[in-house]
Amino acid sequence: MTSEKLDRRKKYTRMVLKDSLLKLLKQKTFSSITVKEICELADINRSTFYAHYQDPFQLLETIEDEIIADMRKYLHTYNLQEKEDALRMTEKLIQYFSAKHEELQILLNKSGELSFERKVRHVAEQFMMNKMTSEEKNTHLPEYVSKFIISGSIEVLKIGYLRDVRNHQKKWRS
Amino acid sequence: MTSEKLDRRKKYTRMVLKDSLLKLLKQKTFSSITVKEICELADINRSTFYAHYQDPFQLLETIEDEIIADMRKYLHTYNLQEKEDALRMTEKLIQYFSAKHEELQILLNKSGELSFERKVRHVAEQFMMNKMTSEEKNTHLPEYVSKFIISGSIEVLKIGYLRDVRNHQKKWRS
DNA sequence: AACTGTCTGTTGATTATCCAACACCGTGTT
DNA sequence: AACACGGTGTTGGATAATCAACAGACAGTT
Repeated sequence: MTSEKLDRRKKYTRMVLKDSLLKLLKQKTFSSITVKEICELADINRSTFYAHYQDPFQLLETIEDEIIADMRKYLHTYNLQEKEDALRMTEKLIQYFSAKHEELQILLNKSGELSFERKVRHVAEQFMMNKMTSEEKNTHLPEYVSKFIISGSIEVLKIGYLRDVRNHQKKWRS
Repeated sequence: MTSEKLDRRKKYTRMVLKDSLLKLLKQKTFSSITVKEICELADINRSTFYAHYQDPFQLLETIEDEIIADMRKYLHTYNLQEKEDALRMTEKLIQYFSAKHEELQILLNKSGELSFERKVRHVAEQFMMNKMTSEEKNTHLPEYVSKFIISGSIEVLKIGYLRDVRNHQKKWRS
């Protein structure tokens, strides 16, 4: 942990730049987005952009990395409990997807680059497989189940219906 | 017009400070609000506050003055048309109240100080009386009517139902 | 009365952002 | 080919905001 001491100004600048890029990604393809555009939307001077990021791609990478780190952290807190069953783990996973559906949906859909999707799948899989007993691991069944659940969640998330899923969640649990 | 050249940073700082004060006024009385509190909510250094305003009261005054100026400007554009009838003028007035109901409601209700309310009434009255013919003015009737309408609007606004009024506006016009 | 904690108003040194300007490049126009 | 246009990446000086620190005022505790 290189403890970056973050000035309020830096924090604000980076935040609005990230927000701007995400907003723009809703509307147009990544490669069509210009530095100038990002800065105008963020109301930040263009030279300030270059003080933080080399180019839009590096900004995008930063956003992705932060989401991955956040996801890892979130899931890790629930990893501590011993031997949760698959259903509860799935629930946690979907809760996270649901909470961050706005960003995740955008990032997963910016077709072309699917490295982000790979990373998400990887973290999710680690989480699901983590607490299996070694005997369970010998049968490859849990692996298939994990992959199945994760793929399903991600594809649904991409389409954008996950919010509805969350809304109906209570009903299902009865 | 002392043409204030406004740096983006100044604009942002002042904006968040104003927003913060308004948010706090929703929750507590003006005199119980501290500079520190405003700055923490705005995420602005306290010393920066003093670079812009002497104290919370001056900040409040600024907010009020800007609303008054904005209101005057808005109504002025509709003042240009000749001889609009009272009904249409009233409509414009209420439209403005409705558009700004969030701020207006807060500012009008911070009981104690009613100087702001006086200013609002004054601007509104000017607007209503402005286009009366001199014969009309001789009878004091329009004066009473204006006062009546304005008082009514303001009181309704204070209670917070004006949004509902706007929502039902279309029905009334039929 | 001494003590504690909190807000105040101000300061000086440091850092971040702004702005305007620049040369460069690629694309499209005439 | 010459040209205008718009985005790029970079610079230097001006300006604004940050942070940390300070002494003073005040209210509540012990």
